[in-house]
Amino acid sequence: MTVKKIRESKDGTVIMITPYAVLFFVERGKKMIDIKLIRENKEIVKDNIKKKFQDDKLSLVDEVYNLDIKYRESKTSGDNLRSEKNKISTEIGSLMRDKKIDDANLLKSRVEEINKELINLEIVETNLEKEIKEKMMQIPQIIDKSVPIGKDDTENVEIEKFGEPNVPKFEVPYHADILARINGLDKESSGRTSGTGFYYLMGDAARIHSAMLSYARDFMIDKDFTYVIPPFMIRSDVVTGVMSFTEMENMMYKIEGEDLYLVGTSEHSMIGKFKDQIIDGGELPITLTSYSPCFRKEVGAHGIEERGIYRVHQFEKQEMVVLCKEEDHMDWYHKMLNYTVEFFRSLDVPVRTLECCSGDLADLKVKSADVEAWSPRQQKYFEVGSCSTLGDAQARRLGIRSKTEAGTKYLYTLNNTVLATPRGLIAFLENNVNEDGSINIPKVLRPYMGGKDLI
RNA sequence: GGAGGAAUACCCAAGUCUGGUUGAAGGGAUCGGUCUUGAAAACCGACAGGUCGGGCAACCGGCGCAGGGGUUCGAAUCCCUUUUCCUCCGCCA
Repeated sequence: MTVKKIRESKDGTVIMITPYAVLFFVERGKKMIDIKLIRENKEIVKDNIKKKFQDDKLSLVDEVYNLDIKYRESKTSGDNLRSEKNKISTEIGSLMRDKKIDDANLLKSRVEEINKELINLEIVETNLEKEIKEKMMQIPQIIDKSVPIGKDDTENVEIEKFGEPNVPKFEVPYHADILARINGLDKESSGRTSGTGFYYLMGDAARIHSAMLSYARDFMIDKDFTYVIPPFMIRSDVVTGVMSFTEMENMMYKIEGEDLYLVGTSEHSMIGKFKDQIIDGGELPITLTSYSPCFRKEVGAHGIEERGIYRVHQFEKQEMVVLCKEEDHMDWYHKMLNYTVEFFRSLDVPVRTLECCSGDLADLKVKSADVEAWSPRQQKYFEVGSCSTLGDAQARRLGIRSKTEAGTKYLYTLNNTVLATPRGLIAFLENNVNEDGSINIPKVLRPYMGGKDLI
C-alpha cells in the first residue's frame, strides 16, 4: 500500500478527493449548532461570532434565517402533496383489487400530475437545504461564558503554573544534542528512508519514549479510564465528521486507491467509534484512554523543522476521550486538564496551563486550554497537550446521542492529550538532563526502564 | 483476493418468489396490572424508536424494513450500487 500526500500528488488524486469530500460534507448536513437557535435567538449566535472576531460571518446568520423560512414553506407544500399522493395510491390499490380499472386509471393521471409538481418542488427543497447546511457549517459553536475574549493566540491567557521553571547553571543542550550524546537519534537515515519529519529513535532514547507511553497508559487506567487501541486508519466520512475541510487538507495522509486516511490522532477513530450511535444514558460518562501513532502532514504556518524532533510527521500519543451529559462536561474538562498536569509533574517537568482565547478557539470548540511544558533551554513554555470540550458540536455532526428519560440528546464530547511524544520526550529530557549528559529517570518511569535511575 | 449467502423494530423472527387496507405477523425481553404473605408461574394490558415540518396543545403530516439511487400511480417486496456480517477457498504476521 502506498501512502500519498494529497498536496503533492500530481496524478489527479487531489481533483478526485476534493469534490468528494466537499459533497460528503454538505450532504451529511453536519453543523455545529442547532438551527433552532437561529430561529429563536439570532442575537446569541451573532454575539458569539463577534466574540470570535469573525465579523465577516455575521451576514450568514440572517441568510440562514431567511433561507430556513423558505425551506420550511416548500417542505410544507411538498409534504402536503406527498400526503395526497400516498392517499390516492392507496385508493388505486383497492380499486385495482375490485377490478375497477377505468376508475384507477383516472386517479393515476392525478398522481402523475402530482409527481410532475413534486419534481420541481423537490429540487427547490433540496437546494435550499443544501444552501442552509453550507452556511450553517461556517457558523461557529457557541463558546463558554468563561472563555477570555481575544483576537488570536497572542491573547491566550495563562491560568496557572505548576512547578518552578528552573534554569540550571549549565547550558541545557538542544534536545537533538542531548539525544546525540546517548546515541538516541538518527535523522540522517530517516531522511534517506522517509524524508524530513521522520526519525529513528534508538537505544535508551527509544526505551524512554516507550516507557513514557506505557506509564501514561497506566496512569490513565489508574484514573478509571478504559484503555483502547483503535484503528489507525479511518474512512473519509469519519474524517469530515471530526474536522474541518481545511484541517483535513493540512493534516491527513490519504491511502492511495482506498477510502482510508491515517489518523492524525486517535481522537479521530475514538469519536468516530460512536458515529450514529444512541448510547444509553446509564452508560455515561464514557471515559476512554487510547493509544495510537499519529500521522500529520503539518502543512501550513510552521511546517517541518530541519533539526530535532519537535514537529514531525509521525509521533505517538496517549489520549483521553470523554463522552458525557451536558451538565457534566465542565467538570470533566477541568478534571482532564488536571490529569495532564499531574502526569507531567510526576515526571519532574514544570508546566503551565494556557487558556485559548475566543479568537484562537477552533470553530467546533466550546473551551480549550493547552498544557505547556517548561523548556529550560529556551526559557519559555512550549505546547505538549491540548484539552478541549466541544460541547455537542462534534456529536451533532456525527449523530452521537444518548437516550434518557428526558428524551434523546446529543452528547458532549471532550478530548485531551495525556502524552504526545517525541514532543513529551523533549520536555522530559530538557528537564532531567545533567551537566555531564546523563539523564535522571524519575521514580515513576523506573519500572518501565528496567529499574534504572540514571542513563 | 475468489465463490456463495444474509441484513426487517431492544433481541429473535414472518413477509420478498407472485408490488397495493403491511409502518410491518408471531415470540422473547421490558414496563404496568390481576393473583400471592412475598416471589415465581399463569393471565390481562402497554410497547417503533428516530428524524423533519405544522400546531399553544391534543394532535396532524413527510421520511423511515442496512446506506444511496432507479423502475412504478404505488416498493420491505423488482432493478442498480455501496457497506457490513456469515460460510467455503486462497494468501499472510
